[in-house]
Formats: sequence, structure tokens, C-alpha cells
Amino acid sequence: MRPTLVVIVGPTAVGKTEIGVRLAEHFSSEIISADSRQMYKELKTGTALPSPEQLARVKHHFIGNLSIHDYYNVSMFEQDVLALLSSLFPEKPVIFMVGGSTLYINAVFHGIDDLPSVDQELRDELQQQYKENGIEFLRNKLKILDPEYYQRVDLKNPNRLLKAIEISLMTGKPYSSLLTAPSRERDFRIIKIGLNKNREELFEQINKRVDEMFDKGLPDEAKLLFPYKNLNSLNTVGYKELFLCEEGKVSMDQAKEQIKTNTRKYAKRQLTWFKRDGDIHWFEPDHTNEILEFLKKELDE
RNA sequence: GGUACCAUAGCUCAGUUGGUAGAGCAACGGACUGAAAAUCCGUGUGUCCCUGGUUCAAUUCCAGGUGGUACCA
Repeated sequence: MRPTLVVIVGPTAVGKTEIGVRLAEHFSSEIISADSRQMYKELKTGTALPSPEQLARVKHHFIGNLSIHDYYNVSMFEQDVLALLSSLFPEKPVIFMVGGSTLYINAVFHGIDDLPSVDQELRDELQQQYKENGIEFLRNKLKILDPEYYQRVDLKNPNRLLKAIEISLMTGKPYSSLLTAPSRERDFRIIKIGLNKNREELFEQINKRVDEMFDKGLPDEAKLLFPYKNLNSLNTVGYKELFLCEEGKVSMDQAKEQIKTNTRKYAKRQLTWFKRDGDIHWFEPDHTNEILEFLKKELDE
């Protein structure tokens, strides 16, 4: 059988984890988590990790493998996943990838260009200048460094402008000249399965999950992490809102509501991204048998 | 029971000197190449509480009703 990566995607809280475990169990396989926040070992209750029981049923990768203090990025994820896959495929021809971090998943699908990693000093400096001089400053700078990218970038999005300026300065070449849209051929097959349900139910599930996180002590965990609130790894739904509460800017109830709202928005953004991918086969999360039948048929071919 | 004030979008509210209305949040749609649970863009979705009166025209003015809030009993 040709080595196959079965990827299960969908909005947060739709039920990816349990289905992934069931399918992986059925094929005696392992799971690669594609979740940019479940990788941080300090984030325990706010990231909807697989339960200890689920982790015991199937071997998971990229769960709690980093510290919030570590630097990590999409490209590293792509490399790490490819390396892992080549070590797993000889033994297990079907591997599952389960998660909702769209850009990370995309990097595994198509690859991502080889760019230098952030120079924190440069980033801080540009950030400072942006704060002092506004977005016009970034636009003018980019216009000189990379007029081509300036034409097509979202000129209202400071992160995009900063990124392009950073890379252009670091490499001495226009950022856009380094973007070759690789679309690398993979030497394994990819089957994409999408899970979705009606919006109302999904939102109910999100609200319920946030309530459960609070019951499990999310506010206490956030309090412990408060000293590190400026780390990128903690710019995360479920924590950033509680940091505001810790600072006395919102009440605990307001923080909870904001977590629900921000999780809903996140789910929406995920769906916008996934909807664009025409190769995804969509299913209702409770139709496990249907998905299993589909997979068996696909893998037989 | 009396008096005063209020009733406009899913929520909080603005507004119309009478010509059927707009902000924030939510919601909805979208973008996305190392911050991605990030960052950013677009869209108003409405018996203007009900009934009657005045008027060419009422969400707006008047009367009554209903509901709410406050105070007085």
C-alpha cells in the first residue's frame, strides 16, 4: 500500500480528537497533532488536549513537546512532520494527522518557502518604529524594499508589512522574490477529511467546552502563567482574556464570555480557510461509520 | 393605586426641528507563506411596543393601551 497521510480537519470543538483516535485505533496507527497550541506543555486546560484516556489509546505526536518559552514556527513544523513521517511509514503505511492550525496543515500539504527565522532584535526595532510612526511608516519602507509585494499585500495589516520588511532587510532581497509558492510533491498520498456540523450546534459545543475549562481550573492556570503574558505562545484564546481579568480590565464573567466569543470567531476563520480547499471530503462528526467506510474504500484503491 | 421617565437591529444605545433610521459589540462573508488559537478586510440583518387621532406624509406630534424602571403611597 502506498504510504498515506489521512488528515482530519475542521473547526475547533467539532469533535476531531475522538474521531481521530477511533480511526487511528482501527488502523493500528498513530496521530500527528496539527495544533499550534497543544504543543506547549504548560498549556493544559485551555487548549482542549486529548484526554489521558485518548492519549493512552493511540500514540500522539506534537502534544506538549514544547515549552512556552521555545521559539517555533510553521516551517519547523513542516520539517518535523516530514521527518517523523519518514520514520513511521515503513512500519505503518497509514498515519493520521488531526488538528485545526490551518497554516501548519497547509505547510504539510504544500510546503513553505525557505526563509530565515526571525531576528528578534530587528523585529522589536521595527515594532517600536511602527508604534511611534504608524502604519504609513511601514508602507513607505516596504514600498522601497519590495515594490512588487507592496502592490498585492494587505496594506492595512501591520503583521504582513512587518514580516515582509524583516525578511527583505535580513536577506537583502525583496521578500516577494523569495516566495516561490513551492507546492512540493509529497512522496506519500494525502486524504483529506473535514468535519463540520451546523453552526448553532457547534457554537453550543464551544460554549459548553469553555464552561468545562473553567470548572477544571483554567483561571488558576492562567494566573500562574500571567508573568509570561507577553510570550507569543500565550497570545492564545483562553489565556489572553484571563490576563485582562488579572489586570483588572474585565471581570471574570466578562473574560469567560470573551473566551467563548473569540473561540467562535476562531472557528469561523478556520472554516473560511478549509472551505477553500476543494480536496476535502466533508462529514458530520457523529457519522464515524460512514467515514470509516469511505476510508476503507479509498485505501483499497 | 398615583406621578415621572423609558420603549428604535440579537445586545447596549444614538437619532429623525414630521419625508420609514445609525454607532459600538455580537452575527454573517472574506483574506492569509516563520506571530496563525495570530493578524487584517468587508457587510446593517429593523412592524422604530400596540391602537387610534392630527397631517399630503407619523418611528418622530397628540390621546389611550401594554410592558419596564424610579419615586410617592
